[in-house]
Amino acid sequence: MAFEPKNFIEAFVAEDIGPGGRFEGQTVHTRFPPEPNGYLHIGHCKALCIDFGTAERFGGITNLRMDDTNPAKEDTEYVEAIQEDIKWLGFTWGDRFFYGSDYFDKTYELAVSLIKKGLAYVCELTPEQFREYRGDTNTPARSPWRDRPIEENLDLFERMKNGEFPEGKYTLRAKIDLASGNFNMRDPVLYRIRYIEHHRQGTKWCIFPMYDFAHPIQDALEGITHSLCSLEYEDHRPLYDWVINNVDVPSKPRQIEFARLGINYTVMSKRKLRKLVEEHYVSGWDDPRMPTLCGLRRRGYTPQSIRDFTDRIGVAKNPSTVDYSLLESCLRDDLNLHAPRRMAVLHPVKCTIVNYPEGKTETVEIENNPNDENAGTRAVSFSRNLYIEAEDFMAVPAPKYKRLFPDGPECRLKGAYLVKCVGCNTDENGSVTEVLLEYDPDSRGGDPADGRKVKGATIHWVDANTCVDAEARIYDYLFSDPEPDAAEDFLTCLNPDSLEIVNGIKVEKALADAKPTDSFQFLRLGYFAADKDSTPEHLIFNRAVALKDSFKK
RNA sequence: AGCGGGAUUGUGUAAAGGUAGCACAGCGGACUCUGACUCCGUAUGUGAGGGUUCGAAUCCUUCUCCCGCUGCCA
Repeated sequence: MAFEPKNFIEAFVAEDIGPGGRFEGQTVHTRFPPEPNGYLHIGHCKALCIDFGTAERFGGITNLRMDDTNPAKEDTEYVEAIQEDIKWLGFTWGDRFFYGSDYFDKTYELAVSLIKKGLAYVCELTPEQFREYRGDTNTPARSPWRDRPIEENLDLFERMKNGEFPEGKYTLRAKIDLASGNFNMRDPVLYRIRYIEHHRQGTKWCIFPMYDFAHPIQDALEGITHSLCSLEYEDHRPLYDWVINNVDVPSKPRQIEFARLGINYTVMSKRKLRKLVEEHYVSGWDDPRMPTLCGLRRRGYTPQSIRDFTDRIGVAKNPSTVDYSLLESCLRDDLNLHAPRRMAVLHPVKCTIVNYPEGKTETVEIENNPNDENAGTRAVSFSRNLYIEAEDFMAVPAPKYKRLFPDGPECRLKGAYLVKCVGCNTDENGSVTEVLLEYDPDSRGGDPADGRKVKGATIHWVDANTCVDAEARIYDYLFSDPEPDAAEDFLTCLNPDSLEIVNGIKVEKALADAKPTDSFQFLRLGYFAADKDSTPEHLIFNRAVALKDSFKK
């Protein structure tokens, strides 16, 4: 059977390894090259899934490589976080874990070879002059040092490496084309001087290769066949190819670009996310409102849901902004299949079953997940005094309302009994303080003895005698503006209602066993994840996704 | 401005000259021990003009609009 490419990248790759292709018969080899200067977010996930996913589809392999050529921004803290997040998503790199900085010796050697070929030179323009000399669209750049003799270049470059010059004094530049319409080709800088301690190399180096020089070399050295990256590198492809073609490396990888991910109501810029963290607009990189993987994890997103998401958004070159609702839908799909069900009431209202014996307590068995017969059941205590969700009762019913109201339809208390509302008590302000129910003793387990049809809805409840008080943290979008990234100042788009803390919620006792990051589904309330801060006495929940429809008027 | 990309319904994404499909979102309904899920139904699309062709989202042409780059960042 023929291979069916899922997207244009797979089509290219298939062609490349096919008969007469650039990599005919070779194993597909990709790489995921995060810069360890921040936490991975959902946008990286797209690249991650494309890099690992494409290789997987062709039975190939993927390297994980820390792209750490700029010591100014990188830190070891991030290296571990990145690995942990990738593992969490379920991708493996075996022993193929690398640092770009591990190739500094080789990269230096190749730079020297370029000088020897007359294809690179040491330039002593100051950064200001450099900008000035760059020219514009009609004017070619000027570069007074490009004809420096090779011997002098070799000497200067070595002395740059030896730390004889201050930062910014010299750069190594490629000799390509000062008149190119593509400014990346106007003798781009290959090496710059930086006296900053590198997180892995320490002070061994004071010159560091630029991305444009280092990346193609790293790819080639690792035998990468397909170097997949986002659209903003399209302009750099000629330079990528130039490096590959002019330096002695064992292979010639192909760079293919795709559109990066945008999601509405979401900021994806690492710089901006860092600002949110550092200026305490959020509690940290793992704040549940953050689009980081660790944030999404705390918010209850499952690895499967995120991978499903990256699968469903597809791959193309059209700059796109995906609806957040698609991500939510992916989560719902996964949780609906796998998440255990529990009962909780966010806005409890007392509820008394008037014909149920006082002081009596019984236990009902309720299935943990109707979609999963292996999920088992749990025992939930039941008595005369319950709490139900305030919105499950209306003194005066709205049209089509099929929950509890005086003289309303028979409703089912989930897993317990059929009940009818016989009235309510109110306080002096007229708000409901207690809902009065009458139950049918012959309907234990929720099934009426005579098999009659239940007209009303199924109501969730907790036993007032055994339930646990908890606090709920309910997270909404961090931004109220669908496109905060487009705003002049994205902070003005922060949603003041993004975090709601609800005290005094009542949850069934079984929830006290919740482990951090466990995800649950709650009847009619939505999906929650147990937060990492949760304790049995003081549960905290994140609502990941509200159920799609609550009752509409 | 130059260089490089892009334009298919509200949002993404398919359709390599032959019925414009899928998913999410929307709307209407059925079902349900979650007003969820599921199921059924429904509206909305090829940026504009010209050309080639029996036939064009697809090929040619003119135009329009959008995005990225123009760091000693990646």
